[in-house]
Amino acid sequence: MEPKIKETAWNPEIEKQILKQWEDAKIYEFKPQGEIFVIDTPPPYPSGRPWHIGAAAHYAQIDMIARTARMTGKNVLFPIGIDRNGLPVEMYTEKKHNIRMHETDRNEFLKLCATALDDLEAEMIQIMKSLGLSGNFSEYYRTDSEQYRSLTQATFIELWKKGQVYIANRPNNYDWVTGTTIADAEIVYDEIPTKLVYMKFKIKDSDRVLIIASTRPELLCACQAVIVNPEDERYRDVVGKNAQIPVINREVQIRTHPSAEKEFGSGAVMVCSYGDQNDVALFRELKLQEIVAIGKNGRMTEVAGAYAGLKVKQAREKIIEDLQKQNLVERIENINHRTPISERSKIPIEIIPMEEYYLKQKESIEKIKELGSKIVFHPSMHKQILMNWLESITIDWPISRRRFYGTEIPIWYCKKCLEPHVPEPGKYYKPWKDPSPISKCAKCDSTEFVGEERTFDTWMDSSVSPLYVSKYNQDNEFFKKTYPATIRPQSKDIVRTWLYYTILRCEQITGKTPWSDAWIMGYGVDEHGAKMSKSKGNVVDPLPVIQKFGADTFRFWSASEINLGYDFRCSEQKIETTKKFLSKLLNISRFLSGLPIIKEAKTTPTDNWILSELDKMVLECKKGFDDYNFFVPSTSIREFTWNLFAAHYIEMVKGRAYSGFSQDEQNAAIFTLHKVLSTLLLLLAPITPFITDYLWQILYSDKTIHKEKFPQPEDHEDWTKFTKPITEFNSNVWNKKKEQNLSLKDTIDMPIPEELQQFAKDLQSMHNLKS
RNA sequence: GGGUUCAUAGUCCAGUUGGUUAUGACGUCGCCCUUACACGGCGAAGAUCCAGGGUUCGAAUCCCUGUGGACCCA
Repeated sequence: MEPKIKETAWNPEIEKQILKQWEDAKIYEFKPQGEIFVIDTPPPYPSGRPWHIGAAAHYAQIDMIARTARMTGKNVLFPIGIDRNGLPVEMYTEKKHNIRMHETDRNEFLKLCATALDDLEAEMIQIMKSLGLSGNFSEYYRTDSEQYRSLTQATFIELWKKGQVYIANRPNNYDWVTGTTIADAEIVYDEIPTKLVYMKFKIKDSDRVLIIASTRPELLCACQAVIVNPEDERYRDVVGKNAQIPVINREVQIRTHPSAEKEFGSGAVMVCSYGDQNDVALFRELKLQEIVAIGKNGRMTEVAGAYAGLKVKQAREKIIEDLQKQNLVERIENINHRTPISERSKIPIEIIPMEEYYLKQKESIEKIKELGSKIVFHPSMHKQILMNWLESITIDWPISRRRFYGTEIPIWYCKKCLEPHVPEPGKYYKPWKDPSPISKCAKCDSTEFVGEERTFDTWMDSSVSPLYVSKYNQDNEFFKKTYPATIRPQSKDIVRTWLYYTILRCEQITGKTPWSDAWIMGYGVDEHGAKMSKSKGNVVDPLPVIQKFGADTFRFWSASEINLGYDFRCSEQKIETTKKFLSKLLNISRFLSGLPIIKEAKTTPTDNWILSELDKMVLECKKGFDDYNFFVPSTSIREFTWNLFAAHYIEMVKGRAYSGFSQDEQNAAIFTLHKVLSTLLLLLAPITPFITDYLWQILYSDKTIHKEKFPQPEDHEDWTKFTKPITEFNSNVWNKKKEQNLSLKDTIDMPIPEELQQFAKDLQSMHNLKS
């Protein structure tokens, strides 16, 4: 019989035809019936080119989750979304067009961002499709769509009405040149030469003088405490006393705090609002009253007295002069100081108290701990990231941002009494340009309103993704069936943000956990283990790799390289060598495609041996699939296929399958060969969906493999104790032939060990042993 | 400074509740076209299981201390 498969190597071009077949037949369509499995797919963010190869590997694995669930008979909702809100696209757009957001017309700027996102998004969608993702592309969602943003706003309005939102005045990073609060992500650090001034503080009721070193003497007027390390012997006797601030002549208490380093400067530190983030933490911890010394214009405020109105730098120079005149300076050192700089304006940022909106979270923490403890984490060790984070939350969540490309905060203020009003939920509101939907102020009856200009922190959008995919507030029937979702796949660096915020928001709105399982993946690093970054130039573009080697190769590499939860290395060479396994699989199938299909047979000892090894492997794979850890099935399948099935079993029964044995014996071999191969194909189907479907349809069915179910272990008698003797005997024969310079087909005289007598006929035929 | 995590051949990785000779792959080096496959087969070399201590009849595995790396938070 001629083999039905002609080619001897896997050709990734075939994937395109298979992809088309799947699309035409809509085989992955979700039906909200039976057992339902919902994936809260992470919507990727198009932040620049190229997309990260680690992300592509990540999505390949999420698809394996979907396919695994289908192979166990579930109806799978696998939405595809794109996250389009937030800072990165704004920065990308500013750079691309060489403009500044706050100096550009808002409508105009939003248009430019949307265009940039469209381009980047198209590439990501192309990659996801070519990877064979079985998600719902026909209605993929965007977090900046009218529908999505109206959900973000509606959930905010709901929480507002429940009293979960409040306004507070707290320190923020501020860039006074561009006039905006900035996120930590926009801060860069630079070593800037500056003066470290050693100032003399008189101590009350003592003749000692305390020396305090600071790079920010202009903040003396905002000083509210002096701290020393509790273990610092030098200052033990002055703790609790008051120190007099030089020039300003106000008194503050000397206290202890472990953050004062004995070795830095004199060991005593002044705490001012706000020199740096440590000051912010100290003010909060020591409950100090803040003094706002720097205004939003970047100049000193009235509290600075003689220095009011001066720019920070000028005030610093002037106060140093004054300190020196009054002999209050011990000495001045010129140092390089690591200074936080605004990435865009390149000036040092200031920390200034600003009014922002906050969402309450502190009071939900106990509830979230309880929900979190019920969520099954894969791998379980990463639950700790969430639990530790819950322990360390100290303030509520600041949710307002002075940005453009985000969901608008749906609030209008009464022009007269400034009372904030929220509109009815259900629509998408743009208060910065829309007319007010509120007709009369609830407080003063005024009819004039002004819209809020700020947007939400992007996590406000992302954190309702499970509600969005379950059609919360849109389709109640659907929502009931699909919420809570089954699984949240995501990477481990955003457990504290995306995972946590999602539990918080969904709990606040539905009272339930958003999913029963969380699946946490590590990062893709380069082949030397270093993080990929554009500045290092070690970023690998996934698209050409996928085009060159094919999706299945890429997917099998992803499965066999990534141990769930750990970082993984991305090297093209490793991906390339993975391809060989697919060719091996193809060639095994090629051999079997020349043999008839036998449905039933009386198996021989050799067949029983491989079938019991197969059972063992099926069980092993099941463990991996149950935990959505594809490293386990992919490596055990590869080892079984290559090192046992192909190397030993096929060689042993090849002769029997061709001829020279009884009909029963021949049938048993052919039956077993097909049994093993078909099982392998089914197990591999979620990992390498293309080649398995291709081979399945040539060999076993006119229907797709992706409607089949996983094979189960068949409880064969355990013959695995023969594995070692068999492989060792084979090895011995091969070695002996090599020693004697014989070809493998030459005849040789080797005794078969007693324990292997029941395999004698196959072994004899395999090695051409003299009987 | 706090936390998470890792450390096994030149490289990557496995090692389930402690139990013979530590798994597999890549790479290297030899030999071989053998009626599925040279994108293959067979073979060889290559490991103080990070260091020190402890528990044990027995430790890569459990405990302690230390060192080094990665990441997160401050």
